[in-house]
Amino acid sequence: MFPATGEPIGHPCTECSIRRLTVCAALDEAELRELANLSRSMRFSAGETVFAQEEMTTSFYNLQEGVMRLYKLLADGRRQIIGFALPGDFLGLAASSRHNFSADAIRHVELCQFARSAFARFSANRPDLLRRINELAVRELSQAQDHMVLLGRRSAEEKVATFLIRWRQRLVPITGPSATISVPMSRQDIADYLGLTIETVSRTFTRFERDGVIEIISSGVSLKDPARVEALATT
Amino acid sequence: MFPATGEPIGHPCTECSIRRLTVCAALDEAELRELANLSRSMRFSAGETVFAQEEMTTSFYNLQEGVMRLYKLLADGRRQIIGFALPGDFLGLAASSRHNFSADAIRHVELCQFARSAFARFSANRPDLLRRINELAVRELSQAQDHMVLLGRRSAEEKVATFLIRWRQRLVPITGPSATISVPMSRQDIADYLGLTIETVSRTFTRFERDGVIEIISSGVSLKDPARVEALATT
DNA sequence: CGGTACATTGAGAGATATCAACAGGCGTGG
DNA sequence: CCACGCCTGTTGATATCTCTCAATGTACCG
Repeated sequence: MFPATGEPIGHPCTECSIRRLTVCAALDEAELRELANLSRSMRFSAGETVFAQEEMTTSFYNLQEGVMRLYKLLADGRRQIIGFALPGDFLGLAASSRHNFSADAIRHVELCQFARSAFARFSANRPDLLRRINELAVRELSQAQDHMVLLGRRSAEEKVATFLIRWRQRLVPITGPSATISVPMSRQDIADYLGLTIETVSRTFTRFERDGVIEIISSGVSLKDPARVEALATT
Repeated sequence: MFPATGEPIGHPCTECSIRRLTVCAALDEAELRELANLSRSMRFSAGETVFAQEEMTTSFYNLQEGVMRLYKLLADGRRQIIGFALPGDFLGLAASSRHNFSADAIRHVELCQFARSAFARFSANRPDLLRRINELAVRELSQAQDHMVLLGRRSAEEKVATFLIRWRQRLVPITGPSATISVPMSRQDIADYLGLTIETVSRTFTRFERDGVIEIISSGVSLKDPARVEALATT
């Protein structure tokens, strides 16, 4: 039933460094120990798929480490990335018994896996945990709504600038504030996230660099003029 | 505290015809009676705003009757409609203490209003209700994800066809299945929902009609060739 | 050193936006 | 009851942004 890569988690949940970011923030120490018994640690390397659209939802996951892309494919191969997952994100919520989207590791990833039924039993009479899951789901929904505005009503330039600003913001709880942003996803991933083509994304990055608002560095971007980027995002 | 239009609800919740669609489906009769004491009935006429982006979230709402548009505005007036609400929908979930979006009545609307704090107290120790809210939030999220694909990766023609198919599907629980679809929202609303301009929406409707796949009727559309519309939506 | 995947750059095409005019329905008021 | 004005929707002509197609450049890895 469990993938071959499953193994008992390497450290107690009470030691988990990102616990406060996760669904587990709602649990006390005794509950954490109980939950630890239901979970396994899993690792995936860059490019591997953790679960795919239309697959049965057998598990929930807490992302511990790494970055994932969450995406939907159309029959003809067009892809829309609906979000990127970072440590602390809870994956596997679905409206039906099948996944609504696929999830790949962008770089090496570590996850806590919970069997769906066991987790459901565990959460059944824990209103605090249910409220916490709710909170995370509503936060996701809110991000999705912001992204709809971006996709439907913003120009390419605004899309890229907004992406940079929001991505930087999302990294703050993980890596702290910084003008240098790690951008682990490819140009194609960014394009599929923003509803653009890879060429338009590339051109826009280049233009921003030529205008002196960013500097493109290996695997990331440095904001030379954060205020200008914010202005481009707000317009 | 309550808006002037508030009034005790006119019928007992146990008689509510759309209860099974709402958050209340998780409650038994005693709970329904208790909840009824926390709620007020509100009415709004076409064009009125029930709550606006950035306003404090003081209430939750169950939509009883009518259709609403949920939207976000950019500073320069561009608008993205993030969804339409139908009877049974639960409104007011927010990631912060302020609304993420605005909500207008498209036509005459009736709502059950609950004060946020009273509802929170009521739900606090009711895992069934919390799970039900979760279920509705996850369903919303799933719809939002589908809509992101539409906004980011579909052509104008696909967008309009997909809109018709999905809107018809959403009306099924309310009005039953039919090839004639009530379209209470304006062309501008549809455009702002699909990330298009009103002219493009109008032209696409006209083209569909000229091609014999739909017929435009007053306040709605009749699908003359539903299979063709589905094909246009799927492509 | 060569291959492969990813990214950049350029030229041209095309889908949708923009700008503008017109039509139809509906309520209001003369 | 009819005329007018307003609002919404439709249609046309043109502009423009982004896509498409193609070539080139670059970094990493065997």
